[in-house]
Amino acid sequence: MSTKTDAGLHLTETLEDYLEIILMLSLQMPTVRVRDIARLKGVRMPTVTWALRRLAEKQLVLYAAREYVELTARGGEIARSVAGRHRFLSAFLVKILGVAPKVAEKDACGLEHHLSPQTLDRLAALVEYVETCPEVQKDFLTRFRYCFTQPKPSSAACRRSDCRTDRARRGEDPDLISLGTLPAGAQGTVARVHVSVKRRPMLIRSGLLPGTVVEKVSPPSLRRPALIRVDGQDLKLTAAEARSILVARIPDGEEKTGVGE
Amino acid sequence: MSTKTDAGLHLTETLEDYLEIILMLSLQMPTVRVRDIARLKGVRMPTVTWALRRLAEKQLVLYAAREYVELTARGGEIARSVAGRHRFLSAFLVKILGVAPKVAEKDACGLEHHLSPQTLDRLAALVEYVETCPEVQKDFLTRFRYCFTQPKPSSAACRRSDCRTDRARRGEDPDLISLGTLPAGAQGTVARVHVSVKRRPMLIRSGLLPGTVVEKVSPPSLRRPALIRVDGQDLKLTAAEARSILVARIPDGEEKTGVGE
DNA sequence: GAACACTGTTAGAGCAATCTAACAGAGGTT
DNA sequence: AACCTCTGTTAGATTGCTCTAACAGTGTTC
Repeated sequence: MSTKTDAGLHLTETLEDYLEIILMLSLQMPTVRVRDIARLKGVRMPTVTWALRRLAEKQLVLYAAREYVELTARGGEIARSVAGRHRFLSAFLVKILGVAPKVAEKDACGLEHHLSPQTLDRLAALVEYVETCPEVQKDFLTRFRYCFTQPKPSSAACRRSDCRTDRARRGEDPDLISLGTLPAGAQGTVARVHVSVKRRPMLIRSGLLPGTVVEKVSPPSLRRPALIRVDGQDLKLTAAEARSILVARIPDGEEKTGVGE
Repeated sequence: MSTKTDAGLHLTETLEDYLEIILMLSLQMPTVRVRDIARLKGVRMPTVTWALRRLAEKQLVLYAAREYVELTARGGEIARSVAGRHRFLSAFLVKILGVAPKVAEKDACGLEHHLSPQTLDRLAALVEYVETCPEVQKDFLTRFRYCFTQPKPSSAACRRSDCRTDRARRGEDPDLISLGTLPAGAQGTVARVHVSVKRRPMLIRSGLLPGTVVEKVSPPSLRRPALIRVDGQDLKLTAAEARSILVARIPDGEEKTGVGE
């Protein structure tokens, strides 16, 4: 069904948004009015008029000036698919990742237009997996929250725990070492940023994401911070921070630039 | 550092892309040329000239007509942050979700501009968690791949397995029932779309994502498909499909529309 | 040193999406 | 009936990003 008319249909993000909004309104009220669309989208009415004419041209809505708006079959299909992605993403962010609902809502708006069907499928699979498979489900999320919501990383519980992060911090993991003990000149890929919940976002934003290739430039000395090279630029870390960041060491002679070809 | 100049700096996605590209090129070659930027971005040279002037105005690149391009400190900071998000996202999609590298690369381009710092932090935390915590790590990803890469959902292994999905299909889970046995008129939220890998994306795209509220309209009969209402529209499912979709039943009297307020 | 090839800029156009200002119906008040 | 308010449209301007066409340097080659 609906194979022929799809041909030259390149829908912009904006127009997809309008479709989604029209669907949501049509489920909430008997008739969809320009006023409401404008309010929900945060634009002025003439902008909505403009959008409706574009959508009508593409046969996605039934629209005649001063009449009520209705989605066509094809328009409804697209709208439902966008709305579904939105709802799913928002739920994923809140329920799995633990993002604040308001932030999640906003992010979902931005992300929903950029997920390929394959990625969406795999992400849905992940959610199904953690929610229905017993061997992970029993405390997957609980543990996740526990590990990443503690204000202080090195609580007593961690100190004697069997968690790989904690073993690594005690020097017991052969593959993972802290940035503090990585020798100058050596490289590693970030595995765990084990600092306080407050500091995390700052470091994350400077590029210390899992998988990032970093190079130890110089160790922290008496009152000088450690220098770490990330993406060709030096970053300063306190001794405590360096100790709390775990990396998988890359053997010398396999240096990477951190940028794909 | 860099607090004052940020004030009125609203960088568009496009300009962020240019910064990222300039960074990547500057790590690969001694001097960055307009030609290369244009090729990598897939646009014509005059477009690059235009972008460079915008970026120079905002003090993010050093650029004089016909000279080589260089990132300023601030420009480099932004570029590294975007590139970091990109690399991380792409790795997440490929290594955790198992998305095809080419698709992941493309999706990462679209997603990288829409992640709030909080979401990025939480997503990074998830990756750190599944990669460094032993109780999940030992076969979290292996099992995930196993459950969601089997061409046929009801393999022999599944039939006697302890997986919640399989127990539910055998009617042994009190909270999860299949769409096949959900009575007409009742509602549920999708928990698991347990069909072949090939069919999944199709159903996912029609809105059968985990968490979606569905209503059973009519059961499948002799040669008529089951009717399921999703987002206010009816969807047809074969009897086999209906049996393979598991939902958490919503008690009557708590009906939901599937759309947020 | 004249011709050619390559890189990059200027000029001018076009599309998507937004805005403001002004106008046009439709309904209810007085 | 005249007026007011609310909703929606038309007209015209603006911004961001892209294009093509034409022009301008900078070498290389014969």
